[in-house]
Amino acid sequence: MIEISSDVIRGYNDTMILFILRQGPSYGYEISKQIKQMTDGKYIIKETTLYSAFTRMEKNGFIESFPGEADRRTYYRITENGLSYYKEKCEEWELTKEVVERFISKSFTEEQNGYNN
Amino acid sequence: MIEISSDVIRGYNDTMILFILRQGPSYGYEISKQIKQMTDGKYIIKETTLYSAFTRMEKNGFIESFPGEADRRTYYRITENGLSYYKEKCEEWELTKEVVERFISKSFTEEQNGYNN
DNA sequence: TGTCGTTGCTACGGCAGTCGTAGTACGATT
DNA sequence: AATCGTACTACGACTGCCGTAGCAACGACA
Repeated sequence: MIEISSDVIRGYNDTMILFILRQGPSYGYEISKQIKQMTDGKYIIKETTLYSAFTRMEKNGFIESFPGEADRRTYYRITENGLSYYKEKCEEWELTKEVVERFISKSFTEEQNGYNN
Repeated sequence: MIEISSDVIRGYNDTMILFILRQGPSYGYEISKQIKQMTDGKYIIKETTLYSAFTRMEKNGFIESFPGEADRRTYYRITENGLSYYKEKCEEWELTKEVVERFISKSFTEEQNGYNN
């Protein structure tokens, strides 16, 4: 079973979180469930990774926290800076993808039948 | 100017090096030039990153070193284990790409004109 | 002959993000 | 009363990237 290496995802956890927060404020547990659901369980973000991302991004001004009104949760909303950052990461992703793909042999990927080498 | 984040590339430097070594033995400086050339200068691997990758991959049994016959260089060749590892990384990449893309808004990428939001 | 630029490499240490482990606390369920 | 799910926080280890520095051989150029 192939798993996603955390080295690759490193630096894109923030992007995933921001993607979800673009749809409206949310909190840790729900975001983690959404990531799991959106990836069909292929990627499950670790709790500590998630919460340390919150701290980092709040410090960087990408998100803002506020307490839930009817519950104990800490909610987060995306800021203008966070939106800009998200946008940059999207552009960066396209570039990165293009670059990495030049070093990937398509014959090894699942879509192929393996007859070409 | 958008640059490739080293966080994303982290863990794929090895893959890039192995891709080049699949074509035959090579050494540090030449590999770095090939990476630069293959990416049209979009990605330039740092010297220390490259040489520490050699050390790590040799320790892991993915590559083997041998001295050049007519020069002072240290050459590397890919091993069977290295080939397997490279293959795994290719498969992993496809999965990762698919996962990350679900969190990327296409409207922000360069191919688009920006009219859709 | 001296110096400069390129090649080819090693050593050291800092940094940042991920993640394992652990612990707390509350509410609902059994 | 105990267990499970929810909702966090704290701490510290680990890994890979990279800045800085240094060294040595070689060719070109003046």
